[in-house]
Amino acid sequence: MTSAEHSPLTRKLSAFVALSEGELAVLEQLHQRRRSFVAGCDMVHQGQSDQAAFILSAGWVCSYKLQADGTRQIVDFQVPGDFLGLRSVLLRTSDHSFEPIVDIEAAEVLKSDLLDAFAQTPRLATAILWAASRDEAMVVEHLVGIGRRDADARMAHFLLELGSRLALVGIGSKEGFDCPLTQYHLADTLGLSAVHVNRVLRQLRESGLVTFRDGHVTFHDYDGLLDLAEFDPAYLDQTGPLLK
Amino acid sequence: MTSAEHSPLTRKLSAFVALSEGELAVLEQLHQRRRSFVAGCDMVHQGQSDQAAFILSAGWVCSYKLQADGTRQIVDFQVPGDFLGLRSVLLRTSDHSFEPIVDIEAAEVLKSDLLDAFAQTPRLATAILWAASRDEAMVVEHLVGIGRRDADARMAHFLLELGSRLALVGIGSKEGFDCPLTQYHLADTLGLSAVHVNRVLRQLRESGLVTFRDGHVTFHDYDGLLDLAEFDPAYLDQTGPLLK
DNA sequence: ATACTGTACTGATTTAAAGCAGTGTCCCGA
DNA sequence: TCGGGACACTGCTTTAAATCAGTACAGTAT
Repeated sequence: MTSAEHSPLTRKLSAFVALSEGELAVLEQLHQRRRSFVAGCDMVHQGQSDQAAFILSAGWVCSYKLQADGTRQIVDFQVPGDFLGLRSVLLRTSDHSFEPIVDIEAAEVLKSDLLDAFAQTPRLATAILWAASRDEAMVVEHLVGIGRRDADARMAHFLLELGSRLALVGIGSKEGFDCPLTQYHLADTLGLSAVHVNRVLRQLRESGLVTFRDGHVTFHDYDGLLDLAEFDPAYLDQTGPLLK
Repeated sequence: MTSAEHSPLTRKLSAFVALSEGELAVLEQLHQRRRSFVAGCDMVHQGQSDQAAFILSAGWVCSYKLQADGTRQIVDFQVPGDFLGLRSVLLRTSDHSFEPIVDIEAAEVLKSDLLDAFAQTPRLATAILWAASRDEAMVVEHLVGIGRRDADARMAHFLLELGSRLALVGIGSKEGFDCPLTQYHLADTLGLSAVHVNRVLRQLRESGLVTFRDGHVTFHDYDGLLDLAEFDPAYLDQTGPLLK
């Protein structure tokens, strides 16, 4: 079985721990309950409780919070290989909503499946918790970005981060990646207005750094972009000490 | 033993689960290794690894990230009863720094102590993970605030949240609370300049909502503030479904 | 007594981003 | 083939917050 035949999650985890045959088998087991969801229709709604978790195998999802005044803040994106709603299964009611950005394929993971898998293979549990911890680090980084970076740097950082995440599951590279997001998604993510997003994108394009167009992101000057965003390419793919 | 004699952490957890004598004993065990730290001197530094966790018993700590350009973003505060560095003990190197705001008292918790305690009393483990999950929800809320609220609402929300957290451990109320933070701390937290923080505080004071002065926060019009901040007092103290 | 440092505070000016009011262009469905 | 509707894009105006350049006032060290 080559790496390309594995699920994106397997591929991602394998980048950090060498998983045994047994562990791989348990991981494949978790992908039993296949589900599809259509774009734009919330999978989980703010305040809902007792939700299952999902492993996303194809498509993109965003998790967001809605405010009383109607504005929304996108907190995070899930791309293939990411867990979705892991926290709400382990601990409490969901405190945000999940919306598929395109039609998606996911595997439903029940609480019991997950706990069984964890009990059988502690190393797998560690790897999954490691991935969850990485996701949290991204939320924190996102917070720092919104609080302390200007619009250009925020956009650059976001596109670079997305590129790194996608590269990890084999659907992106330093050249660019396919991206189904609209400029409105970017606005809700970065805390900008859609109009300003458009201007920022134009500016990045005109300075020859990156192009966001027709559902595709193209990096023209990767190093220049790293520089503008003060993006540390290491922060996403460092191996946790417990996995060594 | 009355509630007042317990540690702030015990007090906080007791607000959500009724803990048995045995569980309380295990919890007190965790407070063995007492440590003190002086204000202003980092306890844990960005990038450091294999850190112990701490339970804060007196004083305030902030966790922050430093940027290359010297600006910093405070991600979260820890007040008495809060865990500090829980993630870094369970999973990986610390991705941010911890600075005591005043001289503090804390109990050091080694990884092994924590795992033993978890193994002995699963309900306690759940309660602690519940608290951790609540902290994460606050980081997300913080993200939403910075992205989508204006300076006044951000400040109001922050002060209300802090008030709720402190009320939970008995050192704050709807009247107000003692607060050792400077206006620079507020600036670094809310993603504003110190100058603007000052103006926002003046504005809130002049509209008769809240006063921040001489190390004390006084709520003059709690409901008015709730309204301005669109603060939902429920979001911090809802009991997780697993604890029912 | 004097200077120094940290914190709080202020007015004037500039700048980044929002808001407003549109246009252009696909694509899809009647 | 003729609308709609989504999305991308633009110029102009306004506003929120940053920045600059200070003052005021404690507490403490010299």
